[in-house]
Amino acid sequence: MARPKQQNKSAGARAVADTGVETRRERIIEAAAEAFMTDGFAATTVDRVADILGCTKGLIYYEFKNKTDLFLEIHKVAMVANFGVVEPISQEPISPTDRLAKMVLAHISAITDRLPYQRVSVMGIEMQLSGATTPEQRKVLDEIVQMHRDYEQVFISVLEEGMATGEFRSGDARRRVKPLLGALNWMPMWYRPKHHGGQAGKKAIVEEMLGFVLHGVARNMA
Amino acid sequence: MARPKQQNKSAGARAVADTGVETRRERIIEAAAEAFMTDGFAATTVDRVADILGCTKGLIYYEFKNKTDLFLEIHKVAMVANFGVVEPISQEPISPTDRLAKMVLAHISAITDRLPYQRVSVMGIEMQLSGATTPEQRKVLDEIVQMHRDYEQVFISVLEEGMATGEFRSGDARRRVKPLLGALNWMPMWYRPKHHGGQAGKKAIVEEMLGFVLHGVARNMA
DNA sequence: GTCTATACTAGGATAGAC
DNA sequence: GTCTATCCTAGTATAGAC
Repeated sequence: MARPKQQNKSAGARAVADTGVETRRERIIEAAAEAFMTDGFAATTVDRVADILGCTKGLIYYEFKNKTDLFLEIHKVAMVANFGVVEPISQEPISPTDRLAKMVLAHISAITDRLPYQRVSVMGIEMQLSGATTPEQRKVLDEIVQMHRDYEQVFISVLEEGMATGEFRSGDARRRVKPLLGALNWMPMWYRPKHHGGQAGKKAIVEEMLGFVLHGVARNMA
Repeated sequence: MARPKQQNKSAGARAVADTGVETRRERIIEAAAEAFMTDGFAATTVDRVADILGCTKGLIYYEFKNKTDLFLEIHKVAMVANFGVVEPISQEPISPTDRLAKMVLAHISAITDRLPYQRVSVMGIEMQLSGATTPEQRKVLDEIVQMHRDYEQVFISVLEEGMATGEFRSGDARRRVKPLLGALNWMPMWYRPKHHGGQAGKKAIVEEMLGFVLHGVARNMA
């Protein structure tokens, strides 16, 4: 159980798994994501997070001021990870259709790679915190909400461009992005790697999902 | 802190049953849906539900054995309502495309008509109850899960039929139904009547959503 | 730096008044 | 049938041992 104790002072909200080296802080976040995923914010006890991690809650309170801060951190990590992989793709000099396809695949990968985080992220923040936030936390919350907006905007831009080039059928991109992201974001609610045939099953699922959204935005057929 | 104890008999026109007459039990359910919608299961206090209703929690415990039973009841009401409007449509002797379109519109109406219920329904049950259920409650829970499966099956059947007639592009209906229902079920997460331009805005939204899912299942274009 | 022990409080549930 | 008063558990957070 004893591990080297490298501090990650910046803490920011970097993707946890990217470096193979996990700080203690990151391991706490990971355990918490696991717990929040199954029980939601209010029903998750700090004791339970400590259990998953194999320590006592004293340690968690040593690293995080309180449960809310821990919860917010997870949301941040999830959004930063998604944005980090999808946004660069949105800049690539390829057709809107190809770009959207790559973005969708990246988004799906982000979901399946880090299911606990994504499930927590999808559950909704405000709903769970129910106003019991300090001004400080409120600020972080607003930041996260803004990240969600930015993320949506990336997709809206591609939709608009595709409508302009005529690849996508015309319409209201701000409205159309909702069912599009809905189709994708719903995935953490039902996808269970074990129950969906592992790697092979996943491939078939991704194919159906991609096909659905690409047709969903495509031009009218005859 | 004294809690106001006036009766609130109007409670909005969203009656639980279609009778227009609300029993006390129904009014409790409605108030609870409102509360659970914003705060989730664990963070909602029975006191809060009582506040919304304008009574004390004694009354709620007089009608319901506990908070969990009340929560389960809401899920049941939501699913029964959806199934009740959508399933009959799935039997109509019209083309799969037309049928799916009608079902989608009915589903969207069910969502917007009873937003609180639907949001609660969408939040996920197991997640929120986190295993703290009696055998009795477990039975009700299983019933609700089964209703969800049945509901999904209704859509799968139409998809399969449409694939058979060649109206929809071929594929795996059990997989394709996921992004389809995702596009729809995501709606309670973002739709706020006030922020989306009332009746006119709603019409435009419904149009985009319907277009998206119908194209999503449609045949390949050239 | 991590754990143990504990204070403090919110809130589910109930008994009994009216 | 509805409310008031209260019990009691669960769980956040902290102080202090090691």
